[in-house]
Amino acid sequence: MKEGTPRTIVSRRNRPAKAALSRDVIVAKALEVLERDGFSGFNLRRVAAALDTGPASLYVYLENLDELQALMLDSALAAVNLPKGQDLEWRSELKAFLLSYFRVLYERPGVAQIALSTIPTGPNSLRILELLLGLLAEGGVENAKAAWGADLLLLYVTAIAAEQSNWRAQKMVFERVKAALDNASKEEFPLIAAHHDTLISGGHDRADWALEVIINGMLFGGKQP
Amino acid sequence: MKEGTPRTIVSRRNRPAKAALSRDVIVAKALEVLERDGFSGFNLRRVAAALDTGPASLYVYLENLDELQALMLDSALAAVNLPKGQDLEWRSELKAFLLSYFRVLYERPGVAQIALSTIPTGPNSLRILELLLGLLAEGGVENAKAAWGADLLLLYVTAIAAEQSNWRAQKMVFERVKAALDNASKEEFPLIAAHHDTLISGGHDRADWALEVIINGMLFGGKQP
DNA sequence: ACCTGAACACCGTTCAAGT
DNA sequence: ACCTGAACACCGTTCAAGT
Repeated sequence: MKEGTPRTIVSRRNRPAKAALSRDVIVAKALEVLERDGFSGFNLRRVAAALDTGPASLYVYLENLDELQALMLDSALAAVNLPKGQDLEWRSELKAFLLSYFRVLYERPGVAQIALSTIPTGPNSLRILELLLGLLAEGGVENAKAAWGADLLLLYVTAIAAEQSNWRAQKMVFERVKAALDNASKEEFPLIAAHHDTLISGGHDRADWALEVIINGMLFGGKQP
Repeated sequence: MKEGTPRTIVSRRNRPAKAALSRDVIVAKALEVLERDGFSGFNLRRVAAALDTGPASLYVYLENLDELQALMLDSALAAVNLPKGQDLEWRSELKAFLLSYFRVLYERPGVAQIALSTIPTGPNSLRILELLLGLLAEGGVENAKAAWGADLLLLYVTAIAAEQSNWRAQKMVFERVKAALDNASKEEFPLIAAHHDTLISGGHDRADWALEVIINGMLFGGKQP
């Protein structure tokens, strides 16, 4: 949660309307702007405008736009449901954990796209990675492979969330892909034609299936069954 | 480098030096610029400059920058080694195929990053998808899951190629990640500390292992083994 | 038809000057 | 210390005018 500098209760009178700037205030407002305008409509100047100031003001608190996006991502990841205890078996906990991670990225337009171009190193990201390593170890994933496995799971969930939220956000993109598959020669690409509907289907089931695939694959340690 | 106004040696006769523009010429030159300047240094104006013209000229042949990037990606994918025949077993062919796909994206700085933000619908992309569906069918992957599986494989290979080529291209990024892991509290994140070296290791072995994991997982149809 | 100079509407970032 | 107007050095894209 982190509480920044405690509310300084400057209170009414003077002009309390203009909230004092701080990293936390900027990050929170930036996430609002991202949610409202989407990834393609997001930029520093709009964040500044939403804060009723000029873009130059933000550089007192931020190194650059990259740092802001990293802070936004970590802040958004606070919403991920962490595995609570030992109630469930490790496998169910792992899946629920990752699906929550998927949902957080998928449901907020733009956050998934930021995640794709930002390697997260904030406290919430570290907590997620640590818990993931623990669950894999509990599941008996070979020690040396647990690190690669955790990375594989996060990378894939991030990528599919970005792809699918992008399709939802930009219906034009989806229509173009669909049209390209429709127009593909059915003689030259018979399998694409046969799998047409499945290829462009998406949503929750697909992410769920993919997680099963990766988890099962890891349990065999990357060797042939 | 940039050489200001080019020495105007208009040379022999008319001025045949200035190669006639075309989509192919633009795409080829754009890939050169991408290779030379990297993804972050790539833009339309530099492509135009490399073609010795102004940016407006390109709009005779291109809808916009997105279309150029889609064409660049498909052009780069021509270098992927397609599975030749029935010499090898399907599994070896599948892995060699995907590793070639990985290498093409990984070895060209920037191409992998373009691939992440561009859904490929060009002829080379379609050919790759078609062949992939065929190999999975040959391997006995359940019909309805082959489409999702092909997409899963391509998505993951693309994502890991983009991540790793980005680390190589921007050592600063890598150093920052390494520093973040180093500085993480060893009491709060003991597993991250224990897996430190493996987490930041990369390269070929990692992609190879990940492919084994996904292929093995798919053979179980996403059900518990 | 193709090409292009010039302009438009933006960006992120810096800097000098204010408080 | 914080804030800000103004400017800088870019972008992608459009448009009118040329050939």
